[in-house]
Amino acid sequence: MHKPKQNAPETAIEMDTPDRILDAAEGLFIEHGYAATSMRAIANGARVNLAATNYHFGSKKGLLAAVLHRRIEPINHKRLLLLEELKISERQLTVRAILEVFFQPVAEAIGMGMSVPRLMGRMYGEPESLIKPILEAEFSTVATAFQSALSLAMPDVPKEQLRFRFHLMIGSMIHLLQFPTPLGAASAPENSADDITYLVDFVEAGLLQNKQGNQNA
Amino acid sequence: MHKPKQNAPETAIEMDTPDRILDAAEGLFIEHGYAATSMRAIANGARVNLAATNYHFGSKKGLLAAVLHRRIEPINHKRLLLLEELKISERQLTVRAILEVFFQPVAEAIGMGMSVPRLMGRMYGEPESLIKPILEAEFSTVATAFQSALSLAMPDVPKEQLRFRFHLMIGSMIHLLQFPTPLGAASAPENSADDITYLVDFVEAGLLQNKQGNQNA
DNA sequence: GTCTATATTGGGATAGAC
DNA sequence: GTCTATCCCAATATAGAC
Repeated sequence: MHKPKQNAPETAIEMDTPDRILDAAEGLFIEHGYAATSMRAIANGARVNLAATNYHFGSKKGLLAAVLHRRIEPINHKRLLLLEELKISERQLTVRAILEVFFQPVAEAIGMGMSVPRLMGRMYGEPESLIKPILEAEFSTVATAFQSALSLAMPDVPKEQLRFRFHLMIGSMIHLLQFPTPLGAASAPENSADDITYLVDFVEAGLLQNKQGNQNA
Repeated sequence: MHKPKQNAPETAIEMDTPDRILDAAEGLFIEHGYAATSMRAIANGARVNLAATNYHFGSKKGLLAAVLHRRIEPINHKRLLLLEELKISERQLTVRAILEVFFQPVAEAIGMGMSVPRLMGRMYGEPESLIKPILEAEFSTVATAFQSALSLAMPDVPKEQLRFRFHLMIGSMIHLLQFPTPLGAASAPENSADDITYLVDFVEAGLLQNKQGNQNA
């Protein structure tokens, strides 16, 4: 890479204008949401002129898509890589192993103090009309690949039911990313990598669960 | 003096102005989120004058709080009632029984075609600064009561760990309410009461799960 | 309690100089 | 590519007639 990637908006070293805009937009979108964030506030935070935001990204929606893509794409790319590695390895294709592959890039991002987890958590709360096309484009490949892999590891669970449980799994993850600390809890408002381990424990049990009501979906 | 008839989400009969405003606001908040919904659109949808919205609810935030309280309070009231009934009954205080009590009012609301599930799903995605005070006020009693009950049913799980799993459970529920159908799935964009049963199956397994990594939180 | 009209502020986007 | 200045529109909220 020819230029250092910056994840903290507060960093003082010089960046080019588009990156500064992306960082500022990201921070404000996380904090206030999309609709409540003005292009003026973004330009302000990036210390660029208001017109520069439209010059570089065309529109507010274009800026949002760029913000999301910059963060999500590397994570999903890594997920697919790790899944391929797992498949061609000698390791058994267990649910646990697949889940660890799925969540490992997220845990890594949290460990590095990156903002992508909170960004994803926040964005899932935006109105569907705005965000669903973007998320679908970003995640459809990954969702398909991991549901197929899980289906191999859980051949007895109907595909529809598996898709449903996968959906609930994503919900646990998103909620944890958006609210790192439970309501009324004491600790720091940050995700820890340990939390991801507990999350994997939780969703593994949920995925593997075998109640009588579940064989038809 | 016939007033024009009103198409309301929950009721077809004539309603007074505040209720019409609440219904219109609710629908628009669900669809577009809080910030993206204007008081003008609400007044329009309720077929009342713009000034009436501020006359009856003071401000946009006041209107939001009223919208949420109207829907959440009856559900949480019923949850606490059912939990008390369960405790004084002869039935065993199992995790399953507690979860069924917790989710039963939600399933009922879904079965009646009410909009509260989608409203709750949407609202959890709003910026914390806006929504967290409201949600904390609405849910703290219920969260405490059910975590205590669950703790009795799962005495071996540390309280902190239980709180964490409860948090993940809420995440699954909220995500399901917000996105009734998984990404890429075919069926109708509606929650079904059956979905709640599958949700209970999923979170019951997640709560009861007993991995080695979980005894310290 | 309901209306019209408006005060006031801020939004996204762009034109055009440099 | 970056600025200033501005267009045009929409927002929340309120004043004051009825």
